[in-house]
Amino acid sequence: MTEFSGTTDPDRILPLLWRHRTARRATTGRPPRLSVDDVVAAGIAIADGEGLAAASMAGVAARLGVATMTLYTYVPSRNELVELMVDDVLGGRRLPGPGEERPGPWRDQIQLYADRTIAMYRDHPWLSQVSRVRPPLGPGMLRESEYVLSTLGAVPVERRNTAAVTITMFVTAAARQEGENAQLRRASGQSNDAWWGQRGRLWEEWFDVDRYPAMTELWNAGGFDRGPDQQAADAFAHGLRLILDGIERGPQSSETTGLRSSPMP
Amino acid sequence: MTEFSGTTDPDRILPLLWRHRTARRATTGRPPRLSVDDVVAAGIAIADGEGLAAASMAGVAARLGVATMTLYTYVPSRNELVELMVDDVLGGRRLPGPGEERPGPWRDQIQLYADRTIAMYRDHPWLSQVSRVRPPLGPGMLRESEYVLSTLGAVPVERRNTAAVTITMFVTAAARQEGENAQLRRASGQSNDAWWGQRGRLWEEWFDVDRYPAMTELWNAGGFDRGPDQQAADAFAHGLRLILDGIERGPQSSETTGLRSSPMP
DNA sequence: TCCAGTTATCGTATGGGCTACGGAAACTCT
DNA sequence: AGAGTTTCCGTAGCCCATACGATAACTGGA
Repeated sequence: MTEFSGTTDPDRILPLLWRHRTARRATTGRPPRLSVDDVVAAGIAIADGEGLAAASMAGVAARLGVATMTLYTYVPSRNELVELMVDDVLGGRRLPGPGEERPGPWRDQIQLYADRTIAMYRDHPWLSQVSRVRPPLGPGMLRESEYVLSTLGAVPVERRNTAAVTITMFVTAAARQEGENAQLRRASGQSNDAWWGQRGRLWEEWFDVDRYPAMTELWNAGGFDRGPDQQAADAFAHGLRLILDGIERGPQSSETTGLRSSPMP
Repeated sequence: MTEFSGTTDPDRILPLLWRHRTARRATTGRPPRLSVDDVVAAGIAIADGEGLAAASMAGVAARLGVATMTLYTYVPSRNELVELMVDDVLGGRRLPGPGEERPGPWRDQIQLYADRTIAMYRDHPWLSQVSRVRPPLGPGMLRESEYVLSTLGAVPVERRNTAAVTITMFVTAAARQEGENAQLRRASGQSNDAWWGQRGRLWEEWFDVDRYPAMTELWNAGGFDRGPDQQAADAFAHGLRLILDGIERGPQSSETTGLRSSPMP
């Protein structure tokens, strides 16, 4: 299930996200053994390998060879640690910034964003366990916003943000699913298809054909022959194309027909 | 963050989901004080009011006036309890089954699905904390699949499942966001807009205009004047319309142009 | 040299979570 | 009444985050 970073104090987390030295760099006092980056990197490494739950304060401290409570010198709480991990990984996509080389066509630029985002969730499946509303407002997160918006320069400015949010929402949803899949695959040692296969009894024992005619029809037509992973991949490619088509096309003259429903062809 | 129901034994959870009496109803032995439905209902009530974390085994037991360990007579573990809660709530949308009355136009039928799903996540925000890949294969879940598929009878059967999964993916993503919002609003006692407002210092202190030209341009054009909640609502309405338009239109003759990227109008 | 000031380190304790285990309680049937 | 069966639940073990306070390690100045 998903962890919710509880309330985090902006005055504490923002300087951390941007790695702002706490005013004057301390020249006095006992010198630190670690840095915030060390802690964040250790957290990511553990979460990547053993899951987010294993990246407990005790777990991270053990990997760094310090006592648990030592971490609280670097990070106010585990919530903040996770936020820092997330922003770090978001930035790890290295989406091209202004002036950096990128594909020419805007659709290819979006595809780059989608590909890297899905790869990110596949490499760091624990991301799916962290909510992304009220996200960490760090450099990694802002880089994403900037990149997606920068691909949409041809969209009229009054529609641009809606387009960006729509794309982000859809891509993120697909990527999170991919991450959840990777997560479950690893945690259960069982592929998605194996999981469904194990539940084959369902159809024989509890599935009532009369109660589910549409599913039955599709089943008989072979509509479920492609496994759930391929179905999800198909749906993502299809949906993204429809959204990009619609954005490219712009508002139709028959815009109001969206309210009246017409019979399908 | 999101909880992941770990591995659950299908031979245990499937009969529970479908409320299958364990073979002959026991006529001997000490009579039970509760039923599975009691436990599930108590879990949902607590999660609705105080969040999923509060629906711990101890919490649920306390509400029912029994000892913690008593619950394990009814439910194999907390994972299974959460799965049962989810399927129950999924079914609570009461999406029309075969033969039951429903709106005529297929787009209105989809809209009904979307509206009820978003309402469900708003009423039960903890749903957002439970992964929905490898979902509980109970009556609530199957009712959703059946309904969505049944609205798409006019789509050729070989494209029907892709369309259904695309719609479900998009609607679910939006609904989950809504749920996460409700969750955070309640947990932090702070609206989304207040949260962003509290982080206004970000823009003054760390936001570098040269590094984020596209965001800056949009900001100056008033593109962020609508708050994040409205932006999300706009994006959902817009995205769903584009997807339904695309499904209704079917594959275009110029289908391959989707591969070549054209400059935007 | 030594001490005050400052910062980092970390041991202990509290309070929460899930659940394995095994014994006690409550019922039916013989 | 006793055997069999099922439910109930107290205890204990092991995990988690983190508040608190003591101690260690360093700098700069007397």
